[in-house]
Formats: sequence, structure tokens, C-alpha cells
Amino acid sequence: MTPQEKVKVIKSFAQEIISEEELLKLFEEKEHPVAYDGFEPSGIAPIHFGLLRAINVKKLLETGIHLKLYLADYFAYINNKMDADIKKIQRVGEYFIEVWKASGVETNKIEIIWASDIMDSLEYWDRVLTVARHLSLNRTFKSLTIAGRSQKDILSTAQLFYPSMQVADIFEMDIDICQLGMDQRRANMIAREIADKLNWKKPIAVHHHMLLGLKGIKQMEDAEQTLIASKMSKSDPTSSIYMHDTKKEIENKIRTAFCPPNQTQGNPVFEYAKYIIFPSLGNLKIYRAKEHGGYIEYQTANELKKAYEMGNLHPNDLKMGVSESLEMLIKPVREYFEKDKKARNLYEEVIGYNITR
RNA sequence: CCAGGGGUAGCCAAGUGGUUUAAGGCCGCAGUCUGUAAAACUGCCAUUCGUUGGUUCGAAUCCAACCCCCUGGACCA
Repeated sequence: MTPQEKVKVIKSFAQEIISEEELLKLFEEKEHPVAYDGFEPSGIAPIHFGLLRAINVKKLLETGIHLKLYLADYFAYINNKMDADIKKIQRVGEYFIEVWKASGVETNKIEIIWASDIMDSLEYWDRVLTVARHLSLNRTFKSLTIAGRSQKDILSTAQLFYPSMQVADIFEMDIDICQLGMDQRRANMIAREIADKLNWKKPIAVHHHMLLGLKGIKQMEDAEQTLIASKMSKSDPTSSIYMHDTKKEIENKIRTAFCPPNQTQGNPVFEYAKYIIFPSLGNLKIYRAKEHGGYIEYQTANELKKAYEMGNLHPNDLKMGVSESLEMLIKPVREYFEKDKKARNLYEEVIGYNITR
């Protein structure tokens, strides 16, 4: 694969790359650049975790990238996830690794790093404080939405540490590419600024699209608030399809999902097809009733988009096709958790925990 | 530590001794209408008011202690 081809692979799933030139240069200079993807372990895995990320990870690995999967256990602790019980959080982290395995992520080809491990050194905290010294309190407050918090929430002092820690992590792990969701761009931008200031290695930011929740777009005061309110969130069961949902549950959720006719913008059902089904299955098959046009199959998201916007595909038929395709993708994961004893025990333990926002 | 203010459903919020078996709004759920959803309309959604004890025939409402949050101050600089 040429560097140009590698950039193309990244572009296939990234909503934004900062910057593309830097990425190309990186691929030209380095055979195995280091990228990271991280998350707070809490709750139950939804499809944007199990399916969407699995797709992205597969693509990253194709380009020869060395992927570090960062389990931000203490970050979850800061945000009071899982009753702020670090033991529980870590068990949830182990459960999430099982979800990735079940989703076909070759966990032996990625490096798993726990926040609690890299935090266990003076060097780390030196780094955090260095970042903090170069980060105004205002910027810290502004970037706190990276933790998914709105201004209404009461912040604790612990949460003020969050941005500095997140930024420090990037340098501690010697990251070339920060591969995170659009909701994390603030921290990545701070990292790039700090890198310039301190002459540290400047990471490239690759942000993937945030999958819409089932209810579609919820308008908030500003674009960023809207993004956060509208995304599929594992802590909001009414917005999410989970990797453990039964066929019936998937059908019900898709059936009641927001899905305006002739409109693909802000349409979650279309998004699931575009971002999950086409990349995973290569096509979308819809077994329509005869009177509605009969069987139809789309090869690309663009083809589907055109047909839907022109009214050649009824929303209900789109839902049917998406629902069946999702079932195909989720089924093996569900079954993995039924058959594999370790995974099943972890899952049962995790659903036993009190899930907090 | 001191002085005020406050803690009512997932969220916002009214209610200050008996027509309150806790108003209203948001969210959510169910139904009607659409070949989906949304919108609209209809219905449902806190046996309980931070905790514990007390006063009273009767308490979310009064009293006491305790816990937590907010504002200001004191202390420290």
C-alpha cells in the first residue's frame, strides 16, 4: 500500500483529518505510525462501539498503523461512572475488550493500555502539570464537554484535571495519530497547540463521525451541544442499539427510530446503513413486499442516498433492510457472549452494576 | 468554622399544617393518524417530598439532630 492509498483508507471513515498533508508525510516517513483510540469503560456496549469502531480499527490496521487501545479507567472514575468504583470500571473495561473480540477485532494485533498503568509514575504527573501550566482555566472549562458534560452539570474539581490528563496521555503514549470521535476534538486541538509551544511531537488528529442516536437530532443552543445531545450514547438506552440486543429489540428500536422520508441528512437509519452496514457487509439488501417494488439491493451509501432522496425507497423499507442487516452483524456477538463462559460472566457482572451517567 | 439560601420524579419546577391519595413543563411509554418515524391529538408516568427522630387527630409543609449543595465571610496567605 502506498502512502497515498493509506491516506485514502483513513479518509474512508474519517470525518476530519488535521491535517491530511501531515498524514501523508507521516505515512511516507513511517512504516508503522502509532495511533490511539480511547474510551471510558462504563455501561453496556452499543453498536457505535462494537460495530463502528471495529470497522475503523480494521482499516487502521490495514495501513500498518500500530494501534493503542486506551482504556481510560481513571477518567471514568473522574466522571463518577460505575459509582466511581475503579474495580467495577476495570471489570467493565475487560468486558469491552470481549466485545471487541466478539466483533472481530484482532485484539492480539493491538496494544491495550490502561490509564491506571501509565498514570503510575512521577513522569506522568510531571507531564500532566506541564500541560496544565500551559492551559488556561478558561480553555479547561471550555474543553470539558469532551467528557460529555453540559454546563448544567455540577463540575467537581476532579473534572478539571481531565483535559490536562487526556492531553498528557497523548504524549506519554508517543502518539502520531489521535483517532477519536468528533466530540473529542477539543483535547486533540489542545494537544497540537501544546506540542507547538513545548516542541513536543505534534499529533495528527483523525476524527470519526458521531453516530446519531435513534431519535435523530436534538437541537441545542450551539452546534457542539447539539452534537453531544444527538449522538448515540451508551448511557441513554433510548438512543442506542446494544451489541446484546435481540432480533426483536433491534426491530423495535429501528421501527420507532426517527426516519423522515426523502431525507438522509440527520436521518439515523440512513446513517446506520452508511456508516455500519455498507462498510461491514458491502451492500444493503432489502426484501420489500411485492406491492412495494419487491427485492432491491444497494451497493453503496451514495446509491442508497440518491434512491431514498428521490423517493424510490420508502422509509419503512429502509428500516426493514437496516434492521435485518444489523441483526446479521449483531447476532455473532450476541452468540459469542452466550457461548464463551468468560465473556458471559463478565457481561452478567457488568449488567449487574448500577449504570450511572 | 460563621452567616444566609437551598435539597420535591430521569431533568426543570409549584406547593409552607387538612379541598394534595404532591400542580405544571420537558423527557419517556402506550394509543389514534399516516405504508416508518417525526409533528398533532388522547391516555399513562413520585403512596412520596435529603436522612433520622419528634410535635400533631393530621406534616413536603412545624421542631431537633445529622448529611449534601450554593453565596458571602472568617481562618490562612
